[in-house]
Amino acid sequence: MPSTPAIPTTNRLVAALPHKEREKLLANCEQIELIFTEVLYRAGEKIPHVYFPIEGFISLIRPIEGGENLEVGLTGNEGMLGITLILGVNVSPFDALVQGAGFALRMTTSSFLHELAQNIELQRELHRYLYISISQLAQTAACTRFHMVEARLARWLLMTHDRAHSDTFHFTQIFMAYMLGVRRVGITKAANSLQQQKLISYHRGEITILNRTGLEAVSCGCYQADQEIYKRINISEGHLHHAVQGGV
Amino acid sequence: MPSTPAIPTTNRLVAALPHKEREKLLANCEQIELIFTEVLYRAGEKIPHVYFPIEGFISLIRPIEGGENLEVGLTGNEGMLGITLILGVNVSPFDALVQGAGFALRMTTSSFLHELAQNIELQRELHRYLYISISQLAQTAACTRFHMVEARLARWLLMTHDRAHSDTFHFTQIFMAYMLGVRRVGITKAANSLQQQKLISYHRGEITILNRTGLEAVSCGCYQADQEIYKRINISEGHLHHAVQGGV
DNA sequence: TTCGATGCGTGCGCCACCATACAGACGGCC
DNA sequence: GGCCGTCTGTATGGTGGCGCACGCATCGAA
Repeated sequence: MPSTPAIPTTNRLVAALPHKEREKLLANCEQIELIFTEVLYRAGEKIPHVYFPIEGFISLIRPIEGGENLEVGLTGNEGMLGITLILGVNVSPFDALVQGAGFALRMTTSSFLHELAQNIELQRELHRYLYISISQLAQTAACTRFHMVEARLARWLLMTHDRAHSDTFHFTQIFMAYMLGVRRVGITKAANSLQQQKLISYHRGEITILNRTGLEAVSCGCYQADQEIYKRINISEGHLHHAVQGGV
Repeated sequence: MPSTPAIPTTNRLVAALPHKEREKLLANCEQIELIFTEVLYRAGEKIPHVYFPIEGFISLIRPIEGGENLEVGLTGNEGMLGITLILGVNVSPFDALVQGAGFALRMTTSSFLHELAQNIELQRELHRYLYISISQLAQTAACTRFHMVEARLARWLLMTHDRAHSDTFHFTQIFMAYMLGVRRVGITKAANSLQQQKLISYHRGEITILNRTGLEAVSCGCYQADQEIYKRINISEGHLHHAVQGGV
């Protein structure tokens, strides 16, 4: 039942660029390692680099008054960290925390902005990606409000699975509790339930996805909704093909 | 104690444009009425017009599986409805519901996009506004997860007050319950508490803000956090002044 | 004035989750 | 093997909010 996704060798946003644009972008990137638990951004502080993850993934976390934190997004090789820079504001709205080790392409903010201004294809890609991020953020907000811990955990595992490119990954319960904004005990119960349903197995932080389809069934439907956002904006009439940016 | 904000005569995004750009924009707008409870967008459907509210305000609502809905944003004369169009995707991620009657400048999507492509100043304004919207969306997500109904209600009343430009407005408890994603009874209790603290008064839907400062004190701090987002990106180093859009 | 519609308050049982605490299980390390 | 730190399971009491139901007050229309 478990599928073993291929380990990615590149970032999908970068890969989708036409050859020439891609080469120009890559010329300004360096490949760096993403180290588990590393903090790349702090909310309210400047963004020194942007990242295009190749392997590994990064949590976007919103800290609020009272010391509480909530994960509001997840960036893997389908996306880019620092996307809000395309809006011309060099302040991160989130903490960014490496949650799955790997590596990424990294670029300084200034060379990213310079490249962006010249590269219409890149603008178009990143606009779409930001749109998807916004939509998923709203979805997550509502899901977090209304759905049970078990369903939310299932969704989170699926999203993580998509970005981990492996059926096994390492998270302690206390870490997942932090991400979902619940107590550890809540995770214990939910994870236990998922294990008894043979959807996952875990042991001292080593989590294995046993049955993706089953997980999708117990997840709240917000996972499927996320998927549909992708599909929806790929229909030709949804995505406006004329350049809306760029001063003609 | 109650302050009576001046009734606005214009939209602030539009007003902030240089004279020439503003005139060009206005030439493509028509002024229309915003009717209470009118639905301007449906999530997942195309955006026919954009709106620059002058008076009145609009809720952005995310519907999710199971028939539940959550307000994730609020647009008044400080903003624009349809902002995600600047990302080149003509699909609304939210329902948009008129919550305070008034009027707005309206523009068709196509003439908006045409205008946007030619108007660098407008791009810059709207980028900043989208950045703020994203940041507030994340704030709302975390606030909704962690804070009590009374604090959230106080915050919501403050945000509404900012956009209503009046100390009195009309909302039934059941309506506010819908917005905050709680039962009506939860609003009854919270509103009662606020009334006993002499922060608001209400009677059959007529709500009056009696003590703004007091409301800010019982609100969760997320309101202040929202305000600081505005301040933060207005510092010169936070906002990148070179055009990051537009092919040089 | 009567009546229905609307808005508001309360009561009760229930449940998911919180806060805290403790104990067992496992693994790495010396 | 023995120790300790980490990870996981459980237990207990408490609470905020849910679901439902009922009753009352107010308002406007007939």
